[in-house]
Amino acid sequence: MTRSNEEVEALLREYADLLLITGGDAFKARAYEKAARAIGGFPRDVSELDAKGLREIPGVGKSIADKVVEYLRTGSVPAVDEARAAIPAGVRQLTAIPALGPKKAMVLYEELHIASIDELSDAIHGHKLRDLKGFGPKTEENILHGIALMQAAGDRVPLNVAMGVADEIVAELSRVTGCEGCEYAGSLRRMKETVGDIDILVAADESVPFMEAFAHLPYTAEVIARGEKKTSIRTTKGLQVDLRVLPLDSWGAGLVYFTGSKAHNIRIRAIAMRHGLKLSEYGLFDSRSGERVASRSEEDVYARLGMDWIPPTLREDRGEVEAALNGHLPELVTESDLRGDLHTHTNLTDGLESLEEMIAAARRRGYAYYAVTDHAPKLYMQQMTDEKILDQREQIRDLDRGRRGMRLLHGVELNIDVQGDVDWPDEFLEGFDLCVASVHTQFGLGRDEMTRRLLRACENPNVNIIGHPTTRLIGKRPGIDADLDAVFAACARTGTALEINAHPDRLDLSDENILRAKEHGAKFAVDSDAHSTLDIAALRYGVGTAQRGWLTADDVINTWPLARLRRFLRKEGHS
DNA sequence: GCCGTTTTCGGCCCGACTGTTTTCAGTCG
Repeated sequence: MTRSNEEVEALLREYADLLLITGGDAFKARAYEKAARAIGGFPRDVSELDAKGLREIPGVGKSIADKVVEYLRTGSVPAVDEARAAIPAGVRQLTAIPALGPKKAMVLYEELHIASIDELSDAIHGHKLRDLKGFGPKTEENILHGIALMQAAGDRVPLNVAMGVADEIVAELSRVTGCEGCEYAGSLRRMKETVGDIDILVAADESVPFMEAFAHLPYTAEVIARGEKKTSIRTTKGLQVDLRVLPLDSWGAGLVYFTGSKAHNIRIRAIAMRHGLKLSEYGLFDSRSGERVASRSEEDVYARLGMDWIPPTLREDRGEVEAALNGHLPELVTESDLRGDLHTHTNLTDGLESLEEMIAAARRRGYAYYAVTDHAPKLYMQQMTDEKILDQREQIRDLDRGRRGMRLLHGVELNIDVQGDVDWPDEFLEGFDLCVASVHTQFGLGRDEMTRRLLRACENPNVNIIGHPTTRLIGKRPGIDADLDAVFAACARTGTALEINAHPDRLDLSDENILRAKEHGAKFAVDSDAHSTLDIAALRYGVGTAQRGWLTADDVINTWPLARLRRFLRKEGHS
């Protein structure tokens, strides 16, 4: 089943949005948002809790606890149903457009009866918004831009959403009698940042039981196609999932074929042809005799083509075929190479959990070191002060003292202002073990100014990592406009690492930017940017992205032993 | 609606930026 925490979170968020759209008490809406976030990041399954247990979650009081219990028991909450009845679902969708919030959405609905993105688009092109109070030409332009951005993302879903569904389906189908292998393939296996549909492969002699089980999964909303070799469903969340069952002796060939990418497959099929072979999802065959020469495992297939096995994250036809033919594939960084996390938050700022809880979770992962980097004062809403962060440092030093195993680092996530300066002067920054510095404001700055801004941050002797360097939000906000090559070169020169922020909405730097930055000789930090203990596990998406950027462990500073990391943080050997 | 070294009311994450106004509302981080 889908995780009930996520469903409850979605319900409470929806209610909060509806309250805001209808002009309800903003503080009440915020209370629901806060509770939604707390439940979404709560490390235990809320369906196991009663009202009393729920109220122990920070931000959840009597009213919300009762609603959650009601929802878990009956699947609906009267107050939410009433709000839904008052406002068409399309109106809430409008608020997902960047630059369009609840107030403007409500005006559009009340004045023009606009209740969908398509209707809004038509109204703008028909110049219907001009006469509305608070709307002008610039607003129209911003809304259209926001819509274009959303449509560019299309029906693709974030990597973590697809992974969650795929992991569950694989677990489910692996339990079916006769299963000799089950794995997800496609862009998900290649760890692309967004996924259009999910491909699942099963190895078995008899396909019927799998097709049957698949069509009756609890979150199957619709069976799109059903056959002997392939069945397609749509989940309740609208995601298409294809299942293919193949015999065990075609497993490797099937996995290669369905993992793709298309460009990669075209390249290796051409190589097969040159060897007098033919490659399909059923195997590698001799063109003349039709005899199957390899198919059982991916390694067999690649080996018969004279190539090393290529990790799925590299299969984009970006030179991996040549490298595999020459035996020059990189030894990619893996999740188990990571010795620590260098960008994390606690509830001192916008994290959900305490310092102790975050540290305990990190310790369970077996890290050698762990950095706490809460927000700095200029992200005003977090209300950080000198005193608060120095108190936190004392706590961290106390917790670190005399402990064996994981070491604690005290850091901060600074804000890079328009000039490229950060929150504190050098003498204060020197007290931190490391500083992450990120852009959180003024995303629309011109290219030259933006470049200067980032270069100045890189040249700050106390800045060690540029956090989420382009600040993009996948499907929501484009990255900033800057001369990234100049920034990457500056990072390499000054010993400033570029972050690969593993949050699935960011994955920033992206694979292509990583490839460019590596050319400049820059180093990287794969960080979770965790705001809860659950987020710490999102590191796998950062590692996937790093692999797609061809990174080895040596490229990633948080795979290094602490002593080497500390030398890097002191910028030894850099200008 | 939640919460309380100010406990049953009265605060609540604050400030900048943008585009629209002609003094400010809406949106965002």
